[in-house]
Amino acid sequence: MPATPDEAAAEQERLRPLVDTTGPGPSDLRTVAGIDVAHRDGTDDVVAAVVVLDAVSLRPVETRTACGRAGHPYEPGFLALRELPAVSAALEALERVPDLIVCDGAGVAHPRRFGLACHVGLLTGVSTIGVAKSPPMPFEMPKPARGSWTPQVDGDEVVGRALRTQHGVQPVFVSVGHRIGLDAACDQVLRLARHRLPETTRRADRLARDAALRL
DNA sequence: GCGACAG
DNA sequence: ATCTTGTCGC
Repeated sequence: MPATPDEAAAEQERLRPLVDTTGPGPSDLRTVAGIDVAHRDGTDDVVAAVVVLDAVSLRPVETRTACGRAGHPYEPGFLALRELPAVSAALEALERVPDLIVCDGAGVAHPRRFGLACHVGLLTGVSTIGVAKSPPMPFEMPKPARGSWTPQVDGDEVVGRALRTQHGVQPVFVSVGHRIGLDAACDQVLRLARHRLPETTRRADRLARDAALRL
């Protein structure tokens, strides 16, 4: 287990070839999970929340939380260092493995093409998508219509999209985590988005937030 | 050298 | 991540 950015970078480089960034995603999509992490006031504690939704009704069918220690201050490119231990603990507590997981943060739109969503994908074997609220890199603004998007380019690679989930609202930044292609990933995000952010992340965010207050 | 940089 | 009122829109 990596404990420092240097070790984490080596881990990311080692695991990145194992990521599968193709395909239509789950063949039989019944449940979709959202993951988010909250931090407790002045402490070094992090609380991870997982909410599993019915893929059709978007009703919650199971929720879990787990806490952990952040260990290091946040450094760009190393979000997993702080959040992954609590996140994997929460995932392991699930009774049933979801068909798709939407992570709060980046997938392959990452300096070493291995953001948190990729990590969670390899750890679980489940299809994962990364949805970030702020741009991992410079981007061109998509047209205002819901569903419009622009590619996110890093060097000569397309690593994700700035995607409009609501008309005229600030786009979200979608990248592939594991076992799904970018087209299918954006379709899923749009399907889940009744507001700017997918229901999965909204629910997980709320749960992590009040778990952080009462724990 | 300085700023930028998922949360 | 987090500190925070009112305002606009569906």
